[in-house]
Amino acid sequence: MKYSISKENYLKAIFHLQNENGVVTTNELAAALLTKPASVTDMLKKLKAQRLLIYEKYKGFKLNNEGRKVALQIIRKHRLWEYFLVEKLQFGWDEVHEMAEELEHFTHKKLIDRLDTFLNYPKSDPHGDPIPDSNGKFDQQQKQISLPHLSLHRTAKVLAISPQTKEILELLQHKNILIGTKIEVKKKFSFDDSLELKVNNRTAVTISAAVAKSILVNDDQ
Amino acid sequence: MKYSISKENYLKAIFHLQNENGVVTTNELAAALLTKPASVTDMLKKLKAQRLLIYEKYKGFKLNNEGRKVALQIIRKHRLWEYFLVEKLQFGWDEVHEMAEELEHFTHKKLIDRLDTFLNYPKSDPHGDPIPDSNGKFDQQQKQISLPHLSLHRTAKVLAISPQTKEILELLQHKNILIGTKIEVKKKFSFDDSLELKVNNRTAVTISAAVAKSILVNDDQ
DNA sequence: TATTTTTTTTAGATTTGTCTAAATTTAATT
DNA sequence: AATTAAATTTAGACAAATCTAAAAAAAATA
Ligand SMILES: [Mn+2]
Ligand SMILES: [Mn+2]
Ligand SMILES: [Mn+2]
Ligand SMILES: [Mn+2]
Repeated sequence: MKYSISKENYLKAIFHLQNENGVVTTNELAAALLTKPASVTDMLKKLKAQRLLIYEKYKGFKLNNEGRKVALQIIRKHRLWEYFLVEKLQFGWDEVHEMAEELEHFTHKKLIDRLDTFLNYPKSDPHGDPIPDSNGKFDQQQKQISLPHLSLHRTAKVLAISPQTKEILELLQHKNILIGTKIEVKKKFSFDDSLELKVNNRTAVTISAAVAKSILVNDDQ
Repeated sequence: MKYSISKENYLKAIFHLQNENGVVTTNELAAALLTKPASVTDMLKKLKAQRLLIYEKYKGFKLNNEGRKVALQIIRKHRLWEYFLVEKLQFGWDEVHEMAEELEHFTHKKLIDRLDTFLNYPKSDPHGDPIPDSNGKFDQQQKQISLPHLSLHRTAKVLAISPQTKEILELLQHKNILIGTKIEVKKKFSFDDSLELKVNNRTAVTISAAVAKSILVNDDQ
């Protein structure tokens, strides 16, 4: 099956919204795709007719098995291209998302599998998000906690950033906080919940509560 | 400026047809794009309105400066991706054209320039066609002659294949004739104009007149 | 030159994805 | 429960790219 770029974007967005709640609403999806609720309703009908979606009028919607399968392949492509752009073309992890938004719609499965081989089957993308294999499966993720929940003086590794706005990624890039970076919380200031960190056992860095919440580290309790 | 995939395909096809004649006709272009003359006329009006094309009703058409510039960038992308697919992802030169047809429409100029750097600024694609630089210029090509015009017992290097149908490329792949391959003509049979070759100073290979005409080698008179 | 054939353009439809404005359904509040 | 507000869907329109059938122009040929 081949689906239009627009349909693929809808499927991927539904997949991501589902992960947080269970069922997705028209307004939510319209906001995520920067489009109008009426356009979403139009598309939902088409996706349902193509048997990619479970949807009853006014009841919300979610992907069925086939829709999930398609979404996972798009996510696989997105993340493999991001990895390629960072590892091979030397882009910063904060500049690759937009390019991957375009590349993820490329259709030749064989190319994607070869790219995977060329990159040596990476397990996660430059933002720490797992890369599904060609069957749509990915490894069990390590348990993650956000930085404000990490105990003082316990060293942990950055696994992911969420949400990943261009702005946060740019800031973290500047402070040398990357996926895989070792972080220890040295001090919590209750005044504004800002944190002072040791990054890679070296520099002392201060970050706001908002930034701290977006940094996910491993929870090795 | 950003142009639709469809418009880009029109511009590229016009560019290639121009190189043979000077002015392009509606039927020619329709045939090249596997579409109908009426559709071509529709698009010509749009391209003219966007100032990419010189076109008067019933008079044929050709690219103007701006159109040529756009076409050359698409060709640059096409050929760089082909090079990438062959050199890095280990595809055969006979399988990459279709994939490049899709990849050539990706828009981020910075990505293409980084890809160029990553590939070490290749001068020509896997089929021997020159790759324009980021300003749309390419090197002066070596003088080319087709194999039937090469003198007996003179060794020459394969520079290009033209035309490049999937079928010819597959056949040449099978006979180990690639860009850069050294060829010597051992014998010409006047009965059917078939040739017996020495390929890379080793095997004796026989090819038909039709195949020979499509192989272009350097003319070192 | 007159007639026929070929090429090109126009007219009118269709599909896909989008939009605004209005109608309908569901949810929240008095 | 009645009313108001919010969410969702429908109706009708539009732009892009395509098509078929018919008309118009150019080229070929008798
Ligand atoms: Mn991304
Ligand atoms: Mn990512
Ligand atoms: Mn090609
Ligand atoms: Mn090529």
